[in-house]
Amino acid sequence: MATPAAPSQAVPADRAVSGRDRVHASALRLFAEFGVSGTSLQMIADDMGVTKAALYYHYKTKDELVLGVIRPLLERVSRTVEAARRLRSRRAQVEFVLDGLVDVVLDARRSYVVATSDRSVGHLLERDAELQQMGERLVDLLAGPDPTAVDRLRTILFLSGLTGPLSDPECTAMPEDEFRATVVDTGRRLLLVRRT
Amino acid sequence: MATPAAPSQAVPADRAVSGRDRVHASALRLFAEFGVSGTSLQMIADDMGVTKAALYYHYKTKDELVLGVIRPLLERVSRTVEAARRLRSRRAQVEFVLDGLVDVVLDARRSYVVATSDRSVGHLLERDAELQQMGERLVDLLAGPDPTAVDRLRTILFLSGLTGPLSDPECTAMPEDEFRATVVDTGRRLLLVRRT
DNA sequence: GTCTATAATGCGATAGAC
DNA sequence: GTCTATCGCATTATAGAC
Repeated sequence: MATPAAPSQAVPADRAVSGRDRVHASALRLFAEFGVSGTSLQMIADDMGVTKAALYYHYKTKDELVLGVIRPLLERVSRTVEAARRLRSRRAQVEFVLDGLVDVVLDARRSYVVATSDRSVGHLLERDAELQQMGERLVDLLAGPDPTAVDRLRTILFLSGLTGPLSDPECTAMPEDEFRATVVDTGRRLLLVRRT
Repeated sequence: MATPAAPSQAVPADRAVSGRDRVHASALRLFAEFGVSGTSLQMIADDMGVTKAALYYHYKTKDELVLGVIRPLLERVSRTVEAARRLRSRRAQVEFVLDGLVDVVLDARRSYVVATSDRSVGHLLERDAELQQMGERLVDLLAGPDPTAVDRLRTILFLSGLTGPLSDPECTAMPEDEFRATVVDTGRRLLLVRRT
């Protein structure tokens, strides 16, 4: 979207990783451990083995760097929600989003934790209507049509609750299949509740 | 525990609030909004209408201030868990802790969010074995005896998930009774699952 | 219990060479 | 794409007066 003439937005996997990708990797690791405000550009530069000034070639400000790290996750979730919208039954929609969400979460656990629970990211998103909407649409789809406050509470509890297991050593040590199955099952239990 | 000759550790409610309590109130509000690392002593001082130096009369370092703000919550949760331990059935224990937890969470929402989701607090607790144990015991009791990784995942998802609704405007606008009932019901749904 | 003043360090950000 | 060097400012923390 901003990278000029790049063949793909995602990590090339084949060609050598771009400088930006290396910045993302270091920044994300540190953001997840120390929080965005607790991570200085110096720490990121040291982690990459370059100087602070080199970061400014890739991003004009720290805020843009943070958004650059978080945006791919939000866009991926957004695409999953859009695809789910085209399914007929609510049940199928929820299952589709749950599966997609676990995918995202499993190979981008750090971004998920940072994006959903860091206060600095929260404030940045408040100033970007488009990115904020992506999160809202996820909640709206999972909460169902004409959601009550109770539906919304269960949905938000589930989504924010994902960050706990992602940071817990015993949970991250689980076999991936078991982790996936448990999360999806828990999601069903919370989201597919018969209305009273 | 540290305050000399103070009649009570909790807020007096009758006598004028102590200086420490005023520090806690300002700090907590700002920690919840900007995160611990995103909150400077200057911001806290400005919020209280005093100078930065005045804070150092109450706490020697920022780290001690943070722990001073968080400790009352952890001790309260710890007492609830201890009381629950003396009940016979698992069902009664879980119900007791759920009720107590919602109490704590409702009148100290900000501390709960800060204590459970701020990375700076996480690192501080890592260096205080006693405080860290309080959190672990809560997880242990709710996860049940000889918990599987699945039990633990559900428990942690629930506990960390509470922070979402606490920060969501629509959820906090719910009548307290409804909020309480929904959280307790969700907790039952996640924690009292028949083993397979 | 709060103030002014200040020390020492780290921060985000910029300029210009290579 | 990365470097050195630097600017201006905010940060935690201390010393000493009131």
